[in-house]
Amino acid sequence: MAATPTKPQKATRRFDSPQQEAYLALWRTYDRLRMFEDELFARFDLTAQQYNALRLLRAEHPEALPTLVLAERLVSRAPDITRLVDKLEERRLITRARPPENRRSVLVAITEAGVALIDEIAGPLRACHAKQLGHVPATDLVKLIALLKAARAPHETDESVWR
Amino acid sequence: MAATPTKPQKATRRFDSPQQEAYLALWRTYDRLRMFEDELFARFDLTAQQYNALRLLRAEHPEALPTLVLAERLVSRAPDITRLVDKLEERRLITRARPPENRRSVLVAITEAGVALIDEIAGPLRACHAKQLGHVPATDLVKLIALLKAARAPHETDESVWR
DNA sequence: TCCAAACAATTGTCTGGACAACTATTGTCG
DNA sequence: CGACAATAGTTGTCCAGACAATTGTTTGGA
Repeated sequence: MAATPTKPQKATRRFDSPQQEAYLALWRTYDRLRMFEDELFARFDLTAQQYNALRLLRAEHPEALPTLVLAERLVSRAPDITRLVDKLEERRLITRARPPENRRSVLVAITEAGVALIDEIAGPLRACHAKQLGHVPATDLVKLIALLKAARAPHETDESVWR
Repeated sequence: MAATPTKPQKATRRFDSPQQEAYLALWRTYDRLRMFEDELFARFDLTAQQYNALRLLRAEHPEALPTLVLAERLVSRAPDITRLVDKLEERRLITRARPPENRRSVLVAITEAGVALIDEIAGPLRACHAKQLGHVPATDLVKLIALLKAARAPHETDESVWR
């Protein structure tokens, strides 16, 4: 179909739909804020995803989690969970064990060194979050959190897992 | 410092701060919604970032953009803009040219084949956005977009560039 | 005019993310 | 009890993202 010749398209509508605009805004905002976290974690030789794994294991400490349970609790999908765990194990931040009663699974637990690292990061991380979002009023943060939750809700397979 | 022994920490507070909660919600939501786009673009052998480059070039069509100008308009930072452009050029979706009057820069423009591909994707992409965010009421989308903009505002170097 | 600084992009290299194929272990059903 | 399916991770391989170092080009002085 040809464009109406008498009335040229309004020069480059920026977005095709409100949904596209929202998604791009989400992506852009994530990308901008991520810079701060990436820089922080890099100082500790970690990726954000690695930190998150440690954080989840810390919450279980001193208990352990099966590898794939850990994987599905991570913020971002992790098909390479094995190698993520490999790296943390090499650095002795976590341990792996095959329980004799079910040798299929591998239980992962955070070590004392891992806990110590998390604790060391806690302060700088709070500072980082303040730089990221400290300018947003608390009430707006609450609204944002709620809107984001509603946005992803239909795409969470099990609402109880990632909260 | 030891924890108060008489009153153990409330078993695992999930987030250290509202800012952390908001950031993780942002990350999680981005990750969930991204799946849909990734799957769509993969059907056309594109990444989301490549599509975005094409989309921006389409908006300039038939004009061209210097490589680094394109790079900074992309949603996500692209230190590897050269190779991104390489791949699109190989597929004849864009062209590159060194203008004789300033041989430092490289001007990138979308080809007719590129425009055709974008147009082919338009329909399925709208469907994808509907799957992603179709369940969110329009008024909430507007609020979400505004909150996200406010969240990243201090971290945009030049507000006019990414809109 | 010639050299240094600034600019624009490219290249080398390493690491992480994604997907599929594979191995090992356990459960189950004829 | 023996084969097959299901479960839980691991490995191979490829590609994208990140960062630093480098090349080629232009400009602005000394």
